[in-house]
Amino acid sequence: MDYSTWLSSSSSLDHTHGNKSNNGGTLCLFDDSPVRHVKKVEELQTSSNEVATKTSWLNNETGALLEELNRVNAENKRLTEMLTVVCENYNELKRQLADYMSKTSSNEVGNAIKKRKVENVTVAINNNINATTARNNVESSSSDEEDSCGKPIKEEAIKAKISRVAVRTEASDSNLILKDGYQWRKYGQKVTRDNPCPRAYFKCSFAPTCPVKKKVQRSLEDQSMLVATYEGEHNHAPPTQESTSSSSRVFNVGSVPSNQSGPTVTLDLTKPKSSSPNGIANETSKMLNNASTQMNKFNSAEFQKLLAEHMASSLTKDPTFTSALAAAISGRFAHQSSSD
DNA sequence: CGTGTTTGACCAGCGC
DNA sequence: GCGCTGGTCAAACACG
Repeated sequence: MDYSTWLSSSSSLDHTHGNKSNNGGTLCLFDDSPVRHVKKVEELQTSSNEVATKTSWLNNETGALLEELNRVNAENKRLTEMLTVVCENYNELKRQLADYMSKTSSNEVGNAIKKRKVENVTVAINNNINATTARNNVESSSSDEEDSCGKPIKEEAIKAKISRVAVRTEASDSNLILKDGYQWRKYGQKVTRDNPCPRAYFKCSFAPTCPVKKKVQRSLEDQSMLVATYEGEHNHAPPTQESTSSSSRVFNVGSVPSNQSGPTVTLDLTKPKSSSPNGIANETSKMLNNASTQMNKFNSAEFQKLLAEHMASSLTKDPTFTSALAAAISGRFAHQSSSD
Protein backbone atom coordinates (compact mmCIF):
# COMPACT_ATOMS: atom_id res chain seq x y z
CA MET A 1 0.00 0.00 0.00
CA ASP A 2 1.41 3.34 -0.99
CA TYR A 3 0.54 5.83 1.71
CA SER A 4 2.72 8.51 0.17
CA THR A 5 0.20 9.21 -2.60
CA TRP A 6 -2.49 9.74 0.01
CA LEU A 7 -0.13 11.95 1.93
CA SER A 8 0.63 14.14 -1.04
CA SER A 9 -3.05 14.28 -1.79
CA SER A 10 -3.85 15.37 1.76
CA SER A 11 -1.07 17.93 1.82
CA SER A 12 -2.28 19.45 -1.41
CA LEU A 13 -5.15 21.13 0.42
CA ASP A 14 -5.20 24.84 0.34
CA HIS A 15 -4.96 25.54 4.10
CA THR A 16 -4.22 29.22 3.95
CA HIS A 17 -7.38 30.24 2.18
CA GLY A 18 -9.72 27.54 3.32
CA ASN A 19 -11.13 27.67 -0.12
CA LYS A 20 -11.74 25.41 -3.06
CA SER A 21 -8.67 23.70 -4.37
CA ASN A 22 -8.64 23.16 -8.11
CA ASN A 23 -6.02 20.47 -8.26
CA GLY A 24 -7.27 18.27 -5.40
CA GLY A 25 -10.99 18.80 -5.83
CA THR A 26 -11.80 18.37 -2.08
CA LEU A 27 -14.59 20.87 -2.48
CA CYS A 28 -17.30 19.49 -0.25
CA LEU A 29 -15.14 19.69 2.90
CA PHE A 30 -14.85 23.43 2.69
CA ASP A 31 -18.33 24.58 1.80
CA ASP A 32 -19.02 25.43 5.43
CA SER A 33 -18.45 28.17 7.95
CA PRO A 34 -14.90 29.55 8.31
CA VAL A 35 -14.54 28.27 11.91
CA ARG A 36 -15.39 24.76 10.91
CA HIS A 37 -13.06 25.08 7.98
CA VAL A 38 -10.18 25.90 10.28
CA LYS A 39 -11.03 22.98 12.59
CA LYS A 40 -11.19 20.52 9.75
CA VAL A 41 -7.98 21.80 8.31
CA GLU A 42 -6.31 21.37 11.70
CA GLU A 43 -7.68 17.85 12.04
CA LEU A 44 -6.52 16.91 8.61
CA GLN A 45 -3.11 18.41 9.27
CA THR A 46 -2.86 16.35 12.46
CA SER A 47 -3.88 13.22 10.58
CA SER A 48 -1.41 14.05 7.89
CA ASN A 49 1.37 14.41 10.45
CA GLU A 50 0.43 11.15 12.07
CA VAL A 51 0.45 9.35 8.74
CA ALA A 52 3.81 10.89 7.95
CA THR A 53 5.15 9.70 11.32
CA LYS A 54 3.74 6.26 10.73
CA THR A 55 5.20 6.10 7.27
CA SER A 56 8.57 6.97 8.68
CA TRP A 57 8.17 4.24 11.29
CA LEU A 58 7.08 1.82 8.58
CA ASN A 59 10.15 2.61 6.52
CA ASN A 60 12.34 1.96 9.55
CA GLU A 61 10.52 -1.30 10.28
CA THR A 62 10.78 -2.43 6.66
CA GLY A 63 14.47 -1.59 6.69
CA ALA A 64 14.97 -3.63 9.84
CA LEU A 65 13.10 -6.58 8.38
CA LEU A 66 15.08 -6.41 5.16
CA GLU A 67 18.25 -6.31 7.19
CA GLU A 68 17.09 -9.36 9.13
CA LEU A 69 16.24 -11.11 5.87
CA ASN A 70 19.69 -10.42 4.50
CA ARG A 71 21.25 -11.66 7.71
CA VAL A 72 19.24 -14.89 7.57
CA ASN A 73 20.14 -15.38 3.92
CA ALA A 74 23.82 -14.96 4.76
CA GLU A 75 23.48 -17.45 7.60
CA ASN A 76 21.68 -19.84 5.28
CA LYS A 77 24.54 -19.60 2.82
CA ARG A 78 27.10 -20.14 5.56
CA LEU A 79 25.23 -23.21 6.87
CA THR A 80 25.01 -24.63 3.37
CA GLU A 81 28.77 -24.32 3.04
CA MET A 82 29.23 -25.97 6.43
CA LEU A 83 26.90 -28.75 5.37
CA THR A 84 28.95 -29.38 2.26
CA VAL A 85 32.16 -29.53 4.27
CA VAL A 86 30.63 -31.86 6.86
CA CYS A 87 29.29 -34.16 4.13
CA GLU A 88 32.72 -34.32 2.56
CA ASN A 89 34.31 -35.09 5.91
CA TYR A 90 31.74 -37.75 6.58
CA ASN A 91 32.32 -39.42 3.22
CA GLU A 92 36.04 -39.43 3.95
CA LEU A 93 35.42 -40.97 7.38
CA LYS A 94 33.16 -43.58 5.87
CA ARG A 95 35.81 -44.47 3.31
CA GLN A 96 38.42 -44.81 6.07
CA LEU A 97 36.04 -46.99 8.06
CA ALA A 98 35.47 -49.23 5.06
CA ASP A 99 39.22 -49.51 4.56
CA TYR A 100 39.70 -50.30 8.23
CA MET A 101 36.95 -52.92 8.20
CA SER A 102 38.33 -54.65 5.13
CA LYS A 103 41.84 -54.67 6.62
CA THR A 104 40.55 -55.97 9.93
CA SER A 105 38.54 -58.69 8.29
CA SER A 106 41.46 -59.86 6.17
CA ASN A 107 44.14 -59.59 8.86
CA GLU A 108 42.38 -60.80 11.96
CA VAL A 109 39.54 -63.03 10.90
CA GLY A 110 40.45 -63.55 7.31
CA ASN A 111 37.89 -64.79 4.91
CA ALA A 112 35.95 -66.42 7.69
CA ILE A 113 34.08 -63.22 8.51
CA LYS A 114 30.38 -63.86 8.55
CA LYS A 115 28.20 -62.45 5.85
CA ARG A 116 25.57 -61.49 8.38
CA LYS A 117 28.07 -59.41 10.33
CA VAL A 118 29.15 -57.60 7.18
CA GLU A 119 25.54 -56.87 6.47
CA ASN A 120 25.17 -55.45 9.96
CA VAL A 121 28.04 -53.07 9.27
CA THR A 122 26.38 -52.08 6.02
CA VAL A 123 23.14 -51.42 7.82
CA ALA A 124 24.96 -49.31 10.38
CA ILE A 125 26.56 -47.27 7.62
CA ASN A 126 23.26 -46.89 5.86
CA ASN A 127 21.69 -45.76 9.13
CA ASN A 128 24.23 -43.00 9.48
CA ILE A 129 23.98 -41.96 5.86
CA ASN A 130 20.24 -41.77 6.00
CA ALA A 131 20.22 -39.96 9.30
CA THR A 132 22.66 -37.44 7.90
CA THR A 133 21.22 -36.91 4.49
CA ALA A 134 17.59 -37.91 4.50
CA ARG A 135 16.38 -34.39 5.11
CA ASN A 136 18.88 -32.82 2.78
CA ASN A 137 18.05 -34.92 -0.25
CA VAL A 138 21.63 -36.05 -0.57
CA GLU A 139 21.78 -39.44 -2.17
CA SER A 140 23.22 -42.30 -0.20
CA SER A 141 26.61 -43.30 -1.50
CA SER A 142 26.31 -46.83 -0.22
CA SER A 143 25.22 -48.32 -3.49
CA ASP A 144 28.77 -49.36 -4.30
CA GLU A 145 29.40 -50.99 -0.93
CA GLU A 146 31.20 -54.29 -1.16
CA ASP A 147 32.01 -56.91 1.36
CA SER A 148 35.49 -58.05 2.31
CA CYS A 149 35.62 -60.43 -0.62
CA GLY A 150 34.76 -57.67 -3.09
CA LYS A 151 31.39 -59.18 -3.86
CA PRO A 152 28.33 -56.98 -4.01
CA ILE A 153 26.32 -57.18 -0.84
CA LYS A 154 22.83 -58.59 -0.97
CA GLU A 155 20.73 -56.37 -3.19
CA GLU A 156 17.97 -55.71 -0.71
CA ALA A 157 20.45 -54.43 1.81
CA ILE A 158 21.77 -51.99 -0.75
CA LYS A 159 18.57 -50.85 -2.32
CA ALA A 160 16.50 -50.54 0.81
CA LYS A 161 16.89 -47.20 2.51
CA ILE A 162 17.25 -48.24 6.11
CA SER A 163 16.85 -45.78 8.91
CA ARG A 164 16.37 -46.23 12.60
CA VAL A 165 14.40 -44.05 14.98
CA ALA A 166 14.11 -44.28 18.75
CA VAL A 167 11.03 -42.89 20.47
CA ARG A 168 10.58 -42.60 24.21
CA THR A 169 7.24 -43.92 25.42
CA GLU A 170 5.66 -45.14 28.61
CA ALA A 171 7.44 -48.31 29.70
CA SER A 172 4.10 -49.67 30.84
CA ASP A 173 2.62 -49.07 27.41
CA SER A 174 2.61 -52.58 26.03
CA ASN A 175 1.61 -51.93 22.44
CA LEU A 176 4.22 -51.41 19.77
CA ILE A 177 2.28 -48.93 17.70
CA LEU A 178 3.81 -45.57 17.03
CA LYS A 179 2.39 -43.13 14.54
CA ASP A 180 4.76 -41.32 12.23
CA GLY A 181 2.29 -39.77 9.84
CA TYR A 182 1.88 -42.86 7.71
CA GLN A 183 -0.58 -45.69 8.04
CA TRP A 184 0.76 -49.16 8.76
CA ARG A 185 -0.63 -52.66 8.76
CA LYS A 186 0.81 -55.10 11.22
CA TYR A 187 1.59 -58.44 9.66
CA GLY A 188 3.58 -60.21 12.30
CA GLN A 189 5.09 -60.25 15.72
CA LYS A 190 8.03 -62.26 16.93
CA VAL A 191 10.15 -62.64 20.03
CA THR A 192 13.76 -62.42 18.99
CA ARG A 193 16.69 -64.15 20.58
CA ASP A 194 18.55 -61.08 21.82
CA ASN A 195 15.56 -59.21 23.21
CA PRO A 196 12.72 -60.62 25.32
CA CYS A 197 10.46 -57.85 24.12
CA PRO A 198 8.51 -58.88 21.02
CA ARG A 199 9.27 -57.27 17.69
CA ALA A 200 6.34 -56.11 15.60
CA TYR A 201 6.42 -56.10 11.81
CA PHE A 202 4.51 -53.50 9.83
CA LYS A 203 3.92 -52.84 6.18
CA CYS A 204 2.78 -49.55 4.74
CA SER A 205 -0.98 -49.71 4.30
CA PHE A 206 -0.44 -48.66 0.66
CA ALA A 207 1.40 -51.96 0.03
CA PRO A 208 2.09 -53.48 -2.43
CA THR A 209 2.21 -50.11 -4.18
CA CYS A 210 4.44 -48.79 -1.43
CA PRO A 211 7.19 -51.24 -0.41
CA VAL A 212 8.09 -49.63 2.91
CA LYS A 213 8.27 -51.82 6.00
CA LYS A 214 9.08 -51.07 9.57
CA LYS A 215 10.01 -53.11 12.61
CA VAL A 216 9.24 -51.84 16.08
CA GLN A 217 10.82 -53.25 19.22
CA ARG A 218 11.54 -51.99 22.70
CA SER A 219 15.14 -51.20 23.39
CA LEU A 220 16.94 -53.82 25.43
CA GLU A 221 18.81 -51.20 27.45
CA ASP A 222 15.92 -48.84 28.00
CA GLN A 223 12.50 -50.40 27.77
CA SER A 224 10.85 -47.00 27.63
CA MET A 225 12.44 -46.55 24.22
CA LEU A 226 10.70 -47.88 21.15
CA VAL A 227 13.14 -48.50 18.33
CA ALA A 228 11.61 -48.41 14.86
CA THR A 229 13.59 -49.60 11.87
CA TYR A 230 12.33 -48.37 8.51
CA GLU A 231 13.16 -50.12 5.27
CA GLY A 232 12.59 -48.41 1.96
CA GLU A 233 11.10 -45.09 1.02
CA HIS A 234 7.47 -44.11 0.70
CA ASN A 235 6.45 -43.41 -2.88
CA HIS A 236 3.44 -41.40 -1.80
CA ALA A 237 2.60 -38.48 0.44
CA PRO A 238 1.69 -39.21 4.05
CA PRO A 239 -2.01 -39.30 4.84
CA THR A 240 -3.51 -36.13 6.25
CA GLN A 241 -3.08 -35.42 9.95
CA GLU A 242 -6.83 -35.77 10.44
CA SER A 243 -6.68 -39.40 9.46
CA THR A 244 -3.83 -40.16 11.83
CA SER A 245 -4.55 -37.84 14.71
CA SER A 246 -6.36 -40.48 16.71
CA SER A 247 -3.09 -41.73 18.10
CA SER A 248 -1.43 -40.19 21.08
CA ARG A 249 2.01 -40.55 19.57
CA VAL A 250 2.68 -38.64 16.39
CA PHE A 251 6.20 -37.65 15.46
CA ASN A 252 8.27 -36.68 12.50
CA VAL A 253 11.53 -38.40 11.86
CA GLY A 254 14.43 -36.11 12.56
CA SER A 255 12.25 -33.15 13.35
CA VAL A 256 11.98 -30.91 16.32
CA PRO A 257 9.09 -31.92 18.56
CA SER A 258 6.28 -29.45 18.17
CA ASN A 259 5.17 -29.78 21.75
CA GLN A 260 7.45 -29.66 24.74
CA SER A 261 5.25 -32.00 26.69
CA GLY A 262 5.16 -34.45 23.83
CA PRO A 263 7.31 -37.53 23.35
CA THR A 264 11.05 -37.27 23.12
CA VAL A 265 11.95 -38.02 19.53
CA THR A 266 15.50 -38.94 18.70
CA LEU A 267 17.34 -40.73 16.02
CA ASP A 268 18.94 -43.84 17.36
CA LEU A 269 22.31 -42.41 18.22
CA THR A 270 23.00 -44.63 21.17
CA LYS A 271 24.48 -47.70 19.58
CA PRO A 272 27.83 -46.51 18.18
CA LYS A 273 30.19 -44.87 20.64
CA SER A 274 31.21 -41.29 20.09
CA SER A 275 34.87 -42.23 19.91
CA SER A 276 34.27 -44.30 16.83
CA PRO A 277 33.86 -42.94 13.32
CA ASN A 278 30.24 -43.98 13.49
CA GLY A 279 29.81 -42.04 16.69
CA ILE A 280 31.33 -38.94 15.17
CA ALA A 281 29.15 -39.36 12.13
CA ASN A 282 26.11 -39.66 14.34
CA GLU A 283 26.99 -36.51 16.25
CA THR A 284 27.46 -34.82 12.89
CA SER A 285 24.13 -36.05 11.63
CA LYS A 286 22.48 -34.76 14.79
CA MET A 287 23.97 -31.31 14.23
CA LEU A 288 23.01 -31.41 10.59
CA ASN A 289 19.45 -32.27 11.40
CA ASN A 290 19.20 -29.28 13.70
CA ALA A 291 20.87 -26.99 11.20
CA SER A 292 18.72 -28.29 8.40
CA THR A 293 15.59 -27.73 10.46
CA GLN A 294 16.61 -24.15 11.19
CA MET A 295 17.45 -23.51 7.53
CA ASN A 296 14.17 -24.95 6.39
CA LYS A 297 12.34 -22.78 8.88
CA PHE A 298 13.88 -19.60 7.52
CA ASN A 299 13.41 -20.58 3.90
CA SER A 300 9.92 -21.88 4.14
CA ALA A 301 6.78 -20.20 2.95
CA GLU A 302 5.61 -20.48 6.53
CA PHE A 303 8.37 -18.15 7.68
CA GLN A 304 7.52 -15.67 4.93
CA LYS A 305 3.89 -15.87 5.88
CA LEU A 306 4.77 -15.22 9.52
CA LEU A 307 6.84 -12.25 8.45
CA ALA A 308 3.91 -10.79 6.50
CA GLU A 309 1.57 -11.45 9.41
CA HIS A 310 3.98 -9.79 11.80
CA MET A 311 4.09 -6.69 9.61
CA ALA A 312 0.33 -6.58 9.25
CA SER A 313 -0.10 -7.15 12.97
CA SER A 314 2.33 -4.35 13.82
CA LEU A 315 0.28 -1.98 11.71
CA THR A 316 -3.20 -2.95 12.81
CA LYS A 317 -2.36 -3.06 16.52
CA ASP A 318 -1.27 0.56 16.54
CA PRO A 319 -4.35 2.71 17.39
CA THR A 320 -2.77 5.95 16.19
CA PHE A 321 -2.01 4.38 12.86
CA THR A 322 -5.52 3.00 12.42
CA SER A 323 -7.10 6.35 13.28
CA ALA A 324 -4.73 8.13 10.95
CA LEU A 325 -5.48 5.60 8.26
CA ALA A 326 -9.23 6.06 8.79
CA ALA A 327 -8.84 9.81 8.50
CA ALA A 328 -6.78 9.45 5.35
CA ILE A 329 -9.31 7.06 3.82
CA SER A 330 -12.23 9.36 4.60
CA GLY A 331 -10.28 12.20 3.05
CA ARG A 332 -9.64 10.07 0.01
CA PHE A 333 -13.35 9.23 -0.31
CA ALA A 334 -14.19 12.90 -0.04
CA HIS A 335 -11.60 13.59 -2.70
CA GLN A 336 -13.16 11.06 -5.06
CA SER A 337 -16.77 12.10 -4.44
CA SER A 338 -15.94 15.73 -5.10
CA SER A 339 -14.24 14.93 -8.38
CA ASP A 340 -17.32 13.05 -9.64
C1' DC B 1 -19.60 -57.14 6.84
C1' DG B 2 -15.28 -54.88 6.12
C1' DT B 3 -10.99 -53.86 8.13
C1' DG B 4 -7.24 -54.47 11.10
C1' DT B 5 -4.80 -57.43 14.59
C1' DT B 6 -3.18 -61.72 16.53
C1' DT B 7 -0.65 -65.80 16.38
C1' DG B 8 0.86 -70.34 15.01
C1' DA B 9 2.81 -72.28 10.86
C1' DC B 10 5.90 -71.96 7.31
C1' DC B 11 10.11 -70.59 4.73
C1' DA B 12 14.87 -69.26 3.81
C1' DG B 13 19.49 -68.30 5.30
C1' DC B 14 23.12 -69.56 8.10
C1' DG B 15 26.23 -72.21 11.31
C1' DC B 16 27.66 -76.49 12.92
C1' DG C 1 21.29 -82.64 7.14
C1' DC C 2 19.67 -80.56 11.18
C1' DG C 3 18.64 -76.94 14.26
C1' DC C 4 18.34 -72.08 15.13
C1' DT C 5 16.76 -67.65 13.94
C1' DG C 6 14.48 -63.80 11.61
C1' DG C 7 10.97 -62.74 8.53
C1' DT C 8 6.47 -63.63 6.30
C1' DC C 9 1.98 -65.78 5.50
C1' DA C 10 -2.70 -66.54 6.36
C1' DA C 11 -6.56 -68.29 9.08
C1' DA C 12 -8.90 -66.97 13.10
C1' DC C 13 -10.45 -63.44 15.70
C1' DA C 14 -11.95 -58.72 17.40
C1' DC C 15 -14.10 -54.56 16.64
C1' DG C 16 -16.92 -50.80 14.89
